Amino acid sequence: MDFEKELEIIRENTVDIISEEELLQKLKEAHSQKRELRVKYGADPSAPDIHLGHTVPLQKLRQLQELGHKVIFLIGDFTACIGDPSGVSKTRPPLTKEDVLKNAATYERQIFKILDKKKTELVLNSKWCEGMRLSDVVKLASHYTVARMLERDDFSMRFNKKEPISIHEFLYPLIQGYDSVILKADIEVGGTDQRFNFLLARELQRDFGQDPEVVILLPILEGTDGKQKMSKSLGNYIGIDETPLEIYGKLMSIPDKILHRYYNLLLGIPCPENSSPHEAKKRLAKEITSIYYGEEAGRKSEEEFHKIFVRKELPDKIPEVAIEKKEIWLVELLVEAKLASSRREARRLIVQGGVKLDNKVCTDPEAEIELRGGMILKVGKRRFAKIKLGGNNG
RNA sequence: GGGGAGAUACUCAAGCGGCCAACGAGGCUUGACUGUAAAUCAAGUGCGGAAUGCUUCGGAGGUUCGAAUCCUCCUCUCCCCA
Repeated sequence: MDFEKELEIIRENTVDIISEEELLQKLKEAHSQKRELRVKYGADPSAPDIHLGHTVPLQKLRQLQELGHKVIFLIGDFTACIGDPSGVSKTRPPLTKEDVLKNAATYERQIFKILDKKKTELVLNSKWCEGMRLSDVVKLASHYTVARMLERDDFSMRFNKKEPISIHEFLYPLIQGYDSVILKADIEVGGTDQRFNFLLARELQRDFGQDPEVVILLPILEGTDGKQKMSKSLGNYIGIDETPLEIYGKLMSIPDKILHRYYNLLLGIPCPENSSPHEAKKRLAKEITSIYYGEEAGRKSEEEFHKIFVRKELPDKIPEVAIEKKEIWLVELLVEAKLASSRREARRLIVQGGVKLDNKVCTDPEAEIELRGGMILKVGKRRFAKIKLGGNNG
């Protein structure tokens, strides 16, 4: 294998590699010693839904696996058990052991849609973190200074804005770095927001007498709002575990501006220049849906989407709702069908013209409805329910 | 340890005794329009079969005919000094 060529492949889509010389060196070394490089990737177990933003680094990992290297998929369960990691100032309820294990299983199911199971090792950092003594922690903390900690962007920003930073938050980058030491990572892959943490890991490894890991930084994908990074807490994410139609639909809803980003980062190809944004978006949505659910599902989702939103017809599957009464107040019906969370909201939807019964708009909030089995209730553009008379749901 | 500032709905942020279910912005929902769950524009955004109704402005008490607004204590945060 030509090392330059290997480097070329690894370089695709990256923002930065620290450093290419070191990487080249490692590739050569690994080859001559006939060993695989250990590629670390850290995941936060408190949000177990893998979304398209994660798939950018995951695809890079897959590539590295194809080049013969081994991925160490680290689940930061220890850090999550303590609570709030960096970022938002809200204290998140710490996860229990069971939550962590459940989330880890969820991860496992999802990541192997992309990664090669045979070349992946799943590890939890509680394994070595839990047994650390206070003296170990103090020693670890002595490797770094407050001033250097405050170099980190989000720390300095919060500090300047006079927002609280707890002492334990300073420990997270240290623990992350220590993970690299324990795992003897050769390479670490992550988004550009991890730059600081990764650099710290390199320093720690040096202090512990190891070769520092090579850092591969990848771009951060914007969410469906087209502005902020894709994340679960911002609600602008597309999970790879969501239904095909949902993935397809959410992709259709991204702003035109970021189409090229999605093409480059998710499909690895440039956005077609000569087709209309609509056509380009359709292709993007279909191809990405196909990656996770197969071509058949991609095609079906496209059809379904156009059926519902362009031709405004009914979807294939509509959830059934059993209603006891024969005659019912419309407001109550919406609440019963779980299409509105309160009667007040139901009333609002009706008045605003967002409620259709058998394709007829109902604007009278006082209306009493005589129910028939199979009636179709529609709220907004994409929430449907089919009425079933009497009995239990099912 | 001393002194000062602050905590308001999903988020940011006004209000500082009645006109406050609480300005405004973002988000979200709905509608119009559209190639789209895009952009733009408009409306809505605590609960209640609706009543001068009920529950809300960090928590607990108190003053008052009346409190998000005043007082006391508590919890948490930020700043300055040591």
